[in-house]
Amino acid sequence: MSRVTSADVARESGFSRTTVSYVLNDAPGVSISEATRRHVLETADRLGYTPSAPARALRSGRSDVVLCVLPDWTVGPVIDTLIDHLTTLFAEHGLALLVFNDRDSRPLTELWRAVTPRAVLALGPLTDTDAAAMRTARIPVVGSALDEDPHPETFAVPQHGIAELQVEHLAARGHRVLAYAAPSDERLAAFAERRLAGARAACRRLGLPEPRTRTVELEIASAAAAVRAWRADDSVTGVVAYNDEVAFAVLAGVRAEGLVTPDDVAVIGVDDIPLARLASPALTTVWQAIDAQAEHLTASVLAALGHPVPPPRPVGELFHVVERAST
Amino acid sequence: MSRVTSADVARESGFSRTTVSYVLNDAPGVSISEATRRHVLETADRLGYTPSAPARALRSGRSDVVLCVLPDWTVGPVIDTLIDHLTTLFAEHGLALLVFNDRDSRPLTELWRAVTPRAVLALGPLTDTDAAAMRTARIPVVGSALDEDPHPETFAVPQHGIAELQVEHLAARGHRVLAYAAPSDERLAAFAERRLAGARAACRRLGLPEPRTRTVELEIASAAAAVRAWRADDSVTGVVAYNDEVAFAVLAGVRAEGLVTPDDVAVIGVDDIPLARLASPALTTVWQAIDAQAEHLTASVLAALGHPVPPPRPVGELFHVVERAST
DNA sequence: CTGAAAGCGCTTACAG
DNA sequence: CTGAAAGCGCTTACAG
Repeated sequence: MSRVTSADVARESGFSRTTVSYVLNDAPGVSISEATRRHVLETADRLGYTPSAPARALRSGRSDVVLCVLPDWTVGPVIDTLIDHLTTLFAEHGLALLVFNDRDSRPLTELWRAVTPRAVLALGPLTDTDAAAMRTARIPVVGSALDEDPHPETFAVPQHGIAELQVEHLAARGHRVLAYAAPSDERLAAFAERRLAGARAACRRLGLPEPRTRTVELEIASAAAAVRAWRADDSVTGVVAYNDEVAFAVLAGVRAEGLVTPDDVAVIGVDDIPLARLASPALTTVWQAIDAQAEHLTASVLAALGHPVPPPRPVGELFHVVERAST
Repeated sequence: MSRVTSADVARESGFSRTTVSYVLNDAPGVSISEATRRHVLETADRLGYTPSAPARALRSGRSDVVLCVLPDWTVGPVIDTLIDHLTTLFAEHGLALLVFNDRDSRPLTELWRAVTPRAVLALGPLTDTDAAAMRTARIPVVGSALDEDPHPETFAVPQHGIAELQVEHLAARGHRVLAYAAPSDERLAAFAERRLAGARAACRRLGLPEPRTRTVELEIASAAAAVRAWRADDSVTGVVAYNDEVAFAVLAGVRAEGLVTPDDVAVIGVDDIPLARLASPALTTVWQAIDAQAEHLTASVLAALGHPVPPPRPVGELFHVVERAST
């Protein structure tokens, strides 16, 4: 009672394995009589035939899986949404997106060897070893949205642009002395750095003093301390938060200090998570066009695979401020 | 310049493919001279040899991948944590966990056929078709934590127990008239139902009136309307929220109605998401032992694969209340 | 300790 | 339109 193979279908239907294969794969350039086709299909169905993926992969030298390697960061709702979009988009091209959470504990190498993906979409940095090994195995690797020097076809979200938007928003509201609330999670450092750089640049451009930067943990005490310091030393009135979670902490810190948002301290986040509108007060934040990001990422991978990809529609708006009560 | 095969290693090292294979796989019960072993290994390394997973899978009839099918629910931080634990645990057994976001749009069938996983861990319900097909393909499927009638070895989180804990907590605080804030997301309905049933049972047991149930969207207006109705019709003083997100909405609704938490309305959530402690006021919630859940799920899969699994350590505490200011 | 050979399931030139 | 055959890369009895 072992697995049903195409040979079984051939035997059972009375045709050759060649014919069966032609029918099953809708082989181009081969004409099969309708009766034959139907008979084969019916037999395959009746037998419960399932093609063997490994055999197929061995034969063709390729699988239909795109491996998405998730870096070690806290996976937030934004990434979830991104993956969702990616899965759908790849599916439209007959490719299945598989997600792997990269952690130090387990070697990525073994995994992608076991899966032999058609391509790898690395949303975070890869080990040099892994990258080299993939190159050797001739698996196209499309870099993260963080790459400083992306392949020409890779799409990178301009992290600095996000922070610039935040600064501009606060400046337009009349805030002159700004603070930057950085995340404490080291895994976010790479992103935070780039965003902070964007904030700095925007301040410079707008003639504002350098933003006061402090790491804010997701705890009231930490946030309160930061708020206290910002107010005492520099009379900060606007806080640019790394993301909505950090912004929530800052809001809590402001409250804890007996201050009021936005009157005493305005706060702006990034991501527009579902809870943002439920914050007290409702959180102003930067919305990101995740779908567009997904589209470009997908296009990059397809291009790397040599698919004829229609040029992705112009990027257009990648993010914009969602104004709420916190600024 | 195609791929390096074990045959290449054999040719290059001057040994037979058999010997090479023995060395490369540390074949048990075969002794190879140290010199030979070293030479083969060195050659493989020098050539950059990578075993072909499809060939291996075809040969052995099995892959080293466990496919985790994520249902259509909003993936929250809790699931992320769970997957993280699962990935690590499976890795310890030489299995790679791959996550697939199930969506209506794309057939699961094609995917697991392409991956030929050793086992499937379905965190949500599967189509009958898929389930049947997997059975035919002899891929063990371990059911979700939601199964009403799980396999004996499957571990199910008692959803109702979570709500019971919530009700007990509020009752202990003197609340008599409780409300249940259900999520609006239909994909959560299955969970919500079970939790609501638990809340009902607990109320009955404690001699409290049936909890007033309302669906609360993640918007202030919706939550405010619910709070208004609860207060007006039934003078509800305690709200059991489906999860922390819904609890955030209720908190916002209470504020919007000019009421105060916990004096006018107490609120308790589920999950203890990072933002819970940053709510205004800090949210009382139910913490879940995700690691224990992951352990049991992993053990279920390994058992289904016939691995000699040590009996999982006793479940112990699966969840407990984290007391904060909202109750 | 090592080699020659079979076979996992599939697809695809190559002949009919 | 269909069949016999080769070969993708690997592992493992089976003989030496």
